[in-house]
Amino acid sequence: MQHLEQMSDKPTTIKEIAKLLDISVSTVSRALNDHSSIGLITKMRVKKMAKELNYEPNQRAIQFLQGKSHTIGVILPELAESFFSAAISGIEDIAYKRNYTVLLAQSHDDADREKLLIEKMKMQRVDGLLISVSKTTNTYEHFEAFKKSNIPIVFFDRIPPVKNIHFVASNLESGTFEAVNFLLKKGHRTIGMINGPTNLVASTERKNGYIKAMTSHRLKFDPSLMVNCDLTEAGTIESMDNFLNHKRKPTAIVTFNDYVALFAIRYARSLNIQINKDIDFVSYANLPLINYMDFTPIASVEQFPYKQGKKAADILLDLINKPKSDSDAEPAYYNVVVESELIIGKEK
Amino acid sequence: MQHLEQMSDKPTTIKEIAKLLDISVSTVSRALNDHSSIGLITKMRVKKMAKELNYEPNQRAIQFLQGKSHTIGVILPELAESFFSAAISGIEDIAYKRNYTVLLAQSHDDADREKLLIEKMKMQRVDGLLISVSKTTNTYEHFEAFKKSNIPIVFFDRIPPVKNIHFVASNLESGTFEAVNFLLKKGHRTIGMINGPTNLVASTERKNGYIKAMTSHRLKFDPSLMVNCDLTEAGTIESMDNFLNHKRKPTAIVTFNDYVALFAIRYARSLNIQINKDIDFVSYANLPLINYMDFTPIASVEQFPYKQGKKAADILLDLINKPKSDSDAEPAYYNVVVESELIIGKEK
DNA sequence: TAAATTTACACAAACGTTTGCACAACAATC
DNA sequence: GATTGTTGTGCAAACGTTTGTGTAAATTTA
Repeated sequence: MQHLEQMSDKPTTIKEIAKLLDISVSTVSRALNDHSSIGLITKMRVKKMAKELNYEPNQRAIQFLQGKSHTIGVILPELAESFFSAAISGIEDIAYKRNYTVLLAQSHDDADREKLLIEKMKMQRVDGLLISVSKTTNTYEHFEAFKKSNIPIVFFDRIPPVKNIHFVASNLESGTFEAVNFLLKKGHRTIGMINGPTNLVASTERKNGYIKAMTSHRLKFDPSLMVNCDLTEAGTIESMDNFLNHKRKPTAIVTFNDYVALFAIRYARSLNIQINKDIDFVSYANLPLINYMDFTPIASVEQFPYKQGKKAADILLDLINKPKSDSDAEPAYYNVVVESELIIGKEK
Repeated sequence: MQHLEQMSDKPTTIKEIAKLLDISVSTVSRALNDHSSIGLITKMRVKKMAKELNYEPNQRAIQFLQGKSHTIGVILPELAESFFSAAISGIEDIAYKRNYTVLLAQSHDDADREKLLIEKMKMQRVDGLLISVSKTTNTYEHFEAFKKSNIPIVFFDRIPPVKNIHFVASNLESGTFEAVNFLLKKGHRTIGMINGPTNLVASTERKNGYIKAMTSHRLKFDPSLMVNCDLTEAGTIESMDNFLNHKRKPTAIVTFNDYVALFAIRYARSLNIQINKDIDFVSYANLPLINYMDFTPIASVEQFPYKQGKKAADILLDLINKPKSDSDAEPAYYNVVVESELIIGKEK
């Protein structure tokens, strides 16, 4: 049997197989899909020919036909940020496992670009959208529009202030609570916190966790031990000075993130303060390198971005594949909070 | 005019617009695409109706029809690695700018999974593929197969040992040359290098750069000043001991990467060696945090992953859009080497 | 042996869009 | 008043695949 050397041009189609075997396309299709109504001999012939011609089903055609793209859109602010790159890693892992494909884009924290991307994703007919909204996003109608088109959205980490949405987010309150609790149990009574700007939810969560831990130990919250820092090095140093000159000098300090921890520790060392001796430090994990450093916080609050990404992707795919809203008036919304957790530094 | 409340179910199609306006689909299509042969009035009517119904062209259908997906596949080993997350960021930026869409997947350095992903990408009919091959990949026929299907591939950073391919990679030789040169100019004559395993191309490049710099200063290469390290902390310490007990004790050390630098510096400090005083350190930039640390290398070789990602994407898109190989027998291959560069530590 | 059932296949429609071609209506030219 | 040209529109095919329905031939049943 000599059928033209497979021309390395256009991919083989089901039609060509049909023509070469002198059977109908439908038979070929069914044969390839092991449909019961096709004879064994025909199946074999078709499959053999398909393999010979390197046939590969055109997914685009199938997706178009079935109105399903088997693709999820993912919009993140910035892939270079380690939190998000860890998250996308988890998202892709789940998508791969569940046989979905990931369409990726970054908003660069630009609300306009984000809006455009959402539009694009809709036109691409993604089966679902996973998004961590940009910092500058302050209108939310486009999400509503997306929702109307019956494509599920799962929000992730940065959640818009809108009702009736699915989301996965971490709660820093629990981790902060644990962190402060841990310090209290170690005997500390004067615990400073270098918190972030007051307009961040993350700052509020930290504050609440702090207060909760204090009151749970029947200690009252001293507001002067919590400073709001702009997270720069200068701001950090200022905050540290504030504490060091405080009438109640903290014996432990919780810092907003690893950068702040770094600045604070460096500054403290320059003043000959013994790290984790004179003052214990606790931070929030966001940088991979921190564990390799000389003077690191004795513990840090972990947010599990990889795990969060997986969870969010799983929820989205569940939503996509759920057995069609059985006319239930009020659908249930996934509001998953991944509790943060205190990780106590490994010795050495 | 009262046409049914837009049912928030299936997206509007061109057909519905046609029916409502009682004109043909072809007219609607042309009107929306501002085809010259459609009357102004009709155009207006169509556009108005399209807007009213929130019409959005079904890209999947168009892609299918035109046999172009306007999508590039990107396969990277590990998104959580900062080199690759910086790269994907650049890739996505270019793709976005040039109106392409990014299909992302990670191989996790698993050759089998990589093969599968390539297969998937082909079935998805991506217009091009960008890939950094996994560490375990040792057969390359699947790339050939891909190539046969006329979909361009651009290899990125980790290049397979195959002829006639497009690639973008960094060359560490130039940066290493600069680094050693820099140290020589500072007066150092005994420069140690903690290199990586010999089987890595990256190790060879470093070695070559080192030798080149030495010979350019009419110094001869002392092999005992270059050790191959397994890049663990223990290995690094061993390497350091080697140097410190050497008859020619190095006054400067080049480390394979930031982790090694960290280990080496930490160990040196534990021996009360003054960093960048008794011994100058130079490393290769791969971790964002390094700049924030107390004792950092005085300089580091930068590979510009973001820039490399952009470059690779640009090349791929050029290949995709090039005016169809005008029957030229031997196509030209892009072999772009992004030279690495020495960045001298910012003061303070 | 006729009827009923099963087996194995073909036909054709459908998905949403673009595009070559045909064609009508009307205006302009000779 | 016949020809040519222009303008605006519709028809139908095409892309690759799946799938409902129709229908011969082969097999079983009565």
